[in-house]
Amino acid sequence: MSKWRYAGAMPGTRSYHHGDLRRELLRAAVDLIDESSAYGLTLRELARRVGVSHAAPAHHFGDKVGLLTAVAVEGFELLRDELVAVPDPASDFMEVGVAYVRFALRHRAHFSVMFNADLHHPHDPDLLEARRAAGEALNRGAAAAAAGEGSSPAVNALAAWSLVHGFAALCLGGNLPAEVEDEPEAALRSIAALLF
Amino acid sequence: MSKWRYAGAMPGTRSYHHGDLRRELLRAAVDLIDESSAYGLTLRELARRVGVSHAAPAHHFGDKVGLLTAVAVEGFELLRDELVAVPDPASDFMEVGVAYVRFALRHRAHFSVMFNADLHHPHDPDLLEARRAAGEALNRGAAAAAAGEGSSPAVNALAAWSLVHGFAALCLGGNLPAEVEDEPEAALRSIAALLF
DNA sequence: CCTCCATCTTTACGTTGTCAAGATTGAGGC
DNA sequence: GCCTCAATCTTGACAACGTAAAGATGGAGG
Repeated sequence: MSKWRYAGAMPGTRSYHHGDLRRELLRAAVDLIDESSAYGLTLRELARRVGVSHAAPAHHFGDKVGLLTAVAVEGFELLRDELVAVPDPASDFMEVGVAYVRFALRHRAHFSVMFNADLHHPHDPDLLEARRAAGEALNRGAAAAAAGEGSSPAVNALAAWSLVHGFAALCLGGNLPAEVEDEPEAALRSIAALLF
Repeated sequence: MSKWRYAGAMPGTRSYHHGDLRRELLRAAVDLIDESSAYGLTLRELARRVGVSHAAPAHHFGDKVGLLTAVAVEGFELLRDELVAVPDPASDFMEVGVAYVRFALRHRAHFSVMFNADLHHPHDPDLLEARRAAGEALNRGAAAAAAGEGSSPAVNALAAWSLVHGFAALCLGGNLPAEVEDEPEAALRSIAALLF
């Protein structure tokens, strides 16, 4: 039996080797971003939370930006999972848009890092691949469903993405009136109905 | 004749009192954000650029966040100016959306700070007023012009704002294909035509 | 059992934001 | 014309941060 604990296993038992530090750092980083923001995130505070030395995070992520890049990658993977879970995207693309906004509102820490280019290494291969896969899941059916049959699929998809992304960003930024922010999903369905 | 120089006046002559430091700090701050990002902005580097002591900015803006708040206020005022310059918004709302996106692309430093709630004091009265005025200019005609006459003006305006804001945000984030980012205005007109 | 190396710690350094105290000077009252 | 005042800017100091280098630890494979 190994002495070093996995996440949550053998509480109280701590050894030199943590066992699953990378995953736990990512989890704690998301918590910290939720509590303040990506700007307020601090590698030393993060290390304090997890109970390791202040230089431990740098070993796993190289950099503060590297940590945020990993958060963004995780976010794109989560987004992709939620988008592909939508039953019948081609004939009911509205639900894909709803899933997109729901993801943004439920994972605001991830979302804010994912779409802030200044917060991660822009050419990181993992990031590029995760973003590509999420974009593929989003476009799965987006091209087919849109207002005008006369417009090209690419234009339809871009319009749909812009609409749901803009709504999510404005909502997260606190720029929308209270009645919209109270029931964002209903408001989204109203405006999406104008497009689809 | 006063010895202390206004911005650009009497080059080489520097006295204790700068004369127009606040404005010059704002200008240099926007330059710095353009060169790197709001994250990369540093009060000390800003002071170095302008040629004052490292604590001078804090005297005018109180805080680093206060400086960014002032940048956001200036941005909302600029945005409002560009929106009200659109000739006939009620009958040609598409041009208001184009002006919105054009502002975002031409003033990306301002834009990124304006819509990042973590970057400024959210309850600053100047910020609230400037944002309200800009929103008023945006809604001027947005309610009237939209796809379905059966939908409410508020829904129309929200849809239009979401579309143009989402497009601008995605474009600035580098999330769109190259052909779109090369000619953003043409792409915007294509997707906006689906809504208006 | 012994060595290797990934993992984590320790130490150190330069930079930053912020505060408090001091210096400078234009402006207004006498 | 002088003198005080308050706004403006500087200086000095301090804790916290990111990052790099070097050292300690211990599981894994031979």
